[in-house]
Amino acid sequence: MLKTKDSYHHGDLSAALLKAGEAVLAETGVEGFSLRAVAKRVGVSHSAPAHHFGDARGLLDALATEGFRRFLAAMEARQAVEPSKDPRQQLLASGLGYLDFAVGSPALFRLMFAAERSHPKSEELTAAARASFMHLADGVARLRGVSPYQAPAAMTDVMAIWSMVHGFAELYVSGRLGPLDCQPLADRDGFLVEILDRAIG
Amino acid sequence: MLKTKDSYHHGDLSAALLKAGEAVLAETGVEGFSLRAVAKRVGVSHSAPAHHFGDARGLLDALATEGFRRFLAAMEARQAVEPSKDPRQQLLASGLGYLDFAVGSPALFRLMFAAERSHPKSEELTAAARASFMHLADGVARLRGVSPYQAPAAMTDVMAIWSMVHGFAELYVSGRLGPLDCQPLADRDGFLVEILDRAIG
DNA sequence: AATTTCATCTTGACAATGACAAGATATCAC
DNA sequence: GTGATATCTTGTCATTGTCAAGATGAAATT
Repeated sequence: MLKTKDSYHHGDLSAALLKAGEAVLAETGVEGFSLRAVAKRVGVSHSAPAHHFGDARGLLDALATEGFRRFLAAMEARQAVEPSKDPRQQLLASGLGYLDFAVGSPALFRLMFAAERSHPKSEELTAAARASFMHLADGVARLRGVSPYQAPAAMTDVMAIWSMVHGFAELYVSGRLGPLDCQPLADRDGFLVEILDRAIG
Repeated sequence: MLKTKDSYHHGDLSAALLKAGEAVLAETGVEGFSLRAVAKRVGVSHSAPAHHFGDARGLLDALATEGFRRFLAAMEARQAVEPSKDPRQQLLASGLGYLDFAVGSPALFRLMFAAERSHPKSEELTAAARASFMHLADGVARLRGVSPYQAPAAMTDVMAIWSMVHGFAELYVSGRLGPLDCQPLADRDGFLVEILDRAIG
């Protein structure tokens, strides 16, 4: 197995397409994304991707799905290196991981949150996205001592925190905060902690 | 002038294309947006739009530009009907206008903030976007009594508020808050005021 | 071991799209 | 009234997504 070249059967085309797809996405953005460009990059015929991902939406959904998994991993990674195990510090750390991912994979980040929750969405995508959000809800649950699903006040916390970190990530990634060349942003992480503190209340 | 039909020269094609373009955008989203579909809707040839907006990016930029103007108008409209002239209430009102626009024109809202601030951006687009942000900065200036451009603490306020309202609008519009079917969201405006209050600090 | 079966990948085709060039038509300047 | 210009159309080409049919190689069956 795992023939990577010169073989009629690629051996691991699915993974290769995902990797190439992410590269194309990062380089051209979702608007310049092309199935044929991905296929060409892997060195495979133009319609090979269809057998693995169906149509273009299928490959993008798969990318978004993997994105959500790495998204969750990024939050957990930040929490792992956070020395304090205090729920509040851990929650802030996961926010920093949120931002890490957005900054590290801006195009993928946009794709994930633009992936229309429309009709025939992938089941895996839904699950992966849900898992990411659950992680945030869990963090608030540990902080407040109640499940957000049973305490509206805690759910308000969840949404406030989520809105804050997501909004900042979106604006930061889209470069709209740049022209302000503002002083508080010199320390990006410190600034996020500052405003997340407000959101937590 | 203003011949709307049966004339070789449309008379007001530019405006008609913008109107149709917004309709197509709202119906199909930016990924399904097509210059030819816009032209067909107006009843002109497939390459008529090029003479007014250059390429597809030009029409989308024009739509985003007009979007930012209406965006600003939506914020001002909410402030106008806000009985209190207290700076804090006015700032909250502009946040509600922000959300009004996002909910009323979700596809346009996404387009505006996805419009890559990349290389050859339209001058008008930059100006319109900038005017929207300035309005927010002005609101904070009135509240704090200092220009955010001179007081880092006030700039932090601007970014915190902006991140909060933008994040909430994005998540709300993309429908990701829906599955939570959470209680606090029953009163959408009230909820936004609640979390914006936290952002202001 | 030979044959069948099946997943995998390729080739070829078609319609839709963005972009461009060249031409047609109406409005405007003089 | 005549030419100049802005506006719009037609025709064309390369690219793209999608589908259908065929080619290839691996695995399963006998």
